[in-house]
Amino acid sequence: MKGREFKDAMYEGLAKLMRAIANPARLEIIEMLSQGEKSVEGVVEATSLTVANASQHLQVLKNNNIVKSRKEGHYVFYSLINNEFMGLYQHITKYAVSEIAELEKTLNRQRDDNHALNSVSLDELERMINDKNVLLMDVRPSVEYEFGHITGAISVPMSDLLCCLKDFSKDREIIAYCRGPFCVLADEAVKILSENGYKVRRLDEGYPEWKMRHLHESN
Amino acid sequence: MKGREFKDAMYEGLAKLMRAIANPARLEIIEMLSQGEKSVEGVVEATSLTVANASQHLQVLKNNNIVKSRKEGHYVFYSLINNEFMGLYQHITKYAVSEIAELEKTLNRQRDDNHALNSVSLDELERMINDKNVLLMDVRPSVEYEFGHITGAISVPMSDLLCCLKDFSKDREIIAYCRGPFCVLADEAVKILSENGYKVRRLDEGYPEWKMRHLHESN
DNA sequence: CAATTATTCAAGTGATTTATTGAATAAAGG
DNA sequence: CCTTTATTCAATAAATCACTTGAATAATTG
Repeated sequence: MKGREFKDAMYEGLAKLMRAIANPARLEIIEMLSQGEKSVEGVVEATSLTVANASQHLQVLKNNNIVKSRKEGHYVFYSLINNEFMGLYQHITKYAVSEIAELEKTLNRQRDDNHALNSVSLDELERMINDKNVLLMDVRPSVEYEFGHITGAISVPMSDLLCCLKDFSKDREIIAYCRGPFCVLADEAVKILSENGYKVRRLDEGYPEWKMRHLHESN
Repeated sequence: MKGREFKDAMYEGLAKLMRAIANPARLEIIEMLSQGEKSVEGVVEATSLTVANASQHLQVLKNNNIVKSRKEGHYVFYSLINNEFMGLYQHITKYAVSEIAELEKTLNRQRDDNHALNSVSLDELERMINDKNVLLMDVRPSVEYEFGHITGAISVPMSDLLCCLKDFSKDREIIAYCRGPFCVLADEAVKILSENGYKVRRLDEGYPEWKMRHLHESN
């Protein structure tokens, strides 16, 4: 193989992988699957995609070795192929949020609207983890909590939040977290809780970021 | 801004960045610019692009905050906007080479053809760096060497290699490096040198990877 | 075994991306 | 000031991508 042919093959292969990621619907699917496996139906519920369209996107991801699938009864469950990819995806989002001014601005406006601008970083969380005056709250759907959650967190899905309000003390600071920086669940939780007089902040990132960091630390 | 709108804005912004990278010509340009700034003409010489086409690709990269430009006389010099992006690009290439089977295969076949399969990693290089029996050889064009090179390397551009052969000792092991894992210069150097009876291996990666690692270590 | 359900397939259309071509700028030199 | 040179702009055609629609599979249930 000549030098030019080799280069063309390598850059085309790399571009193919990038093309698989270069689509908003697929990025959202990737984020969904970072929380754990989901059926096509599960993906559809959480997005604004039609079934056929979601299936097509999932197949693109599968053909590019980003997700894998497993069949069970009627359902086909999709999940991210490995943690290496999750690390890459998180690097991409982190870069985008900190270096692309427009994205940073959109993110901050969203958090501002929900009184969630004063967020907590993972570093800070690690330092607070043994503080008994802090309550760590996972506001994702309970299936996702059950699939994996930050050590010490309690599960309070958004659907239960309003009716459970009285269970929490107003003296204890609440840290809410969800799927990651692009997920709005924690923002909504912060809005509701702070409007009801609770001391609350959101975690900058989400469960997948915590998980990746934990993987690295235990090596 | 509603939750759905916010998500759409974030994922669309992320996808836009990914689209800018999801093209073989632009990936090659990014790799070129990792070696230092280049004019449009400079980019054209190193690729198979026409001038107008290269200019268009450079503008896509510029509009996505990946490269910046500076004007000097007739020329417009382009360079990567910061080291953050270089880190991301290297994460992408590293992931692709180790997780995408087809790319790994193409890379290994290329190295096999050039007797360069037995390559040296950056880790190994660090350990050998003080060994007087090892000669570290930068085979990129001399402009790129002058812009920055691995400490202790000598510059032997491919154009000079054949006529300089007699200057090197056959007892001393040679480590050749170039722009990175996708660059064929070091492979070609290994082929020539080993056919002439030298002990030679190539570095797995290239100058940009060494530079990124060095940045991190000095922090 | 027929009906139901989750998913995939296939075809078609509109939108986006890419490379090419030739003309237009803009800076430098004679 | 005219010519040369490097780069950019604008218009086009070909290729690819994304979403929709409706039908086809394949596993499960009554």
